[in-house]
Amino acid sequence: MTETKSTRPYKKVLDRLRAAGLRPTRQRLALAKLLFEGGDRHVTAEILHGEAQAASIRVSLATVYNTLHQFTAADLLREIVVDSQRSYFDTNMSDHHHFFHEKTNQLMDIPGDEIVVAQMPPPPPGTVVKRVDIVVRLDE
Amino acid sequence: MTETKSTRPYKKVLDRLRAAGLRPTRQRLALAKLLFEGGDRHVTAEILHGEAQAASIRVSLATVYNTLHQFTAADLLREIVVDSQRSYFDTNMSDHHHFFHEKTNQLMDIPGDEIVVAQMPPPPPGTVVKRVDIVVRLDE
DNA sequence: AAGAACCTTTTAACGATTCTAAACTAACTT
DNA sequence: AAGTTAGTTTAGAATCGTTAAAAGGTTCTT
Repeated sequence: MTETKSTRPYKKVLDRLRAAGLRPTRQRLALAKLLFEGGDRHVTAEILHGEAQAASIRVSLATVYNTLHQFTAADLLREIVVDSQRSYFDTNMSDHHHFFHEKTNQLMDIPGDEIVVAQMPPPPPGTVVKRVDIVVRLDE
Repeated sequence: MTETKSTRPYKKVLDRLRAAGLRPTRQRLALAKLLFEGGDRHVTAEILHGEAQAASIRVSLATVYNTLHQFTAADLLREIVVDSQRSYFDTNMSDHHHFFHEKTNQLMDIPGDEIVVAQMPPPPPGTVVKRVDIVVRLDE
């Protein structure tokens, strides 16, 4: 049962990459493991790179950036815009929103069912709503 | 009536600066004029700097940045986070939200009364909601 | 008009991100 | 298994938006 985890530690993550059409390279596997086996996470490229180093995974920062973007394009991650100076990536792909504590740079998920948008204007002609992002900015 | 505009073109803007406790310098007056006399606007530092140049106002980019931040601190402007690589400033200080067209980098206001958030979770203990930002991302 | 406080400018620096070109590697072919 | 090829990674340089420091200029108060 947990056999899958111990005897084939990369199986799950490998399947995800294959399913996304991404070649399962050493570094993609390692980063995917860090990202997807720790529950819902919010990371910046710097943070993930730091974690990789800490885990003795040799990966360049450029590859971390590439990988985050490829994963995002493959719908394995979602980019969150809360800070105009830094990009955060979220492993939680379900419908949800965010609390953002500006002093501490902490991001927290708000489950989709805890925010209800009752009314919304139609998108301008010729456009389509891609996503609605709600950021509740916290203070104190 | 429109006399105010033609005979004392800086009167309105001057009063706003004074009210905010900002010295009405040449460049602040000029930038304020560009910002506040064109209806609701969304600008980046680059854009505003470009407009100033086009209007033959000699202002350095650093001053544009300083001014945008000072105006924001003085509640004459509001910073909007829609792009993790660029800061936008909004002259519309009323309660409202935004459409953001990612291909064209176009920002459009959504009046506050056109979006209704019916339900929202309480902020985590020890924090207070500073603002709720809703960005409707458009495509196509 | 003088002094003090404040503002603007230039230039250098910064952090985050992307680019480049070369080295590498996974996957396919034989 | 070796060779080929296309895709990937790398280090380092380059770029972008933004901020900082230092020097000089402006505005306000008197």
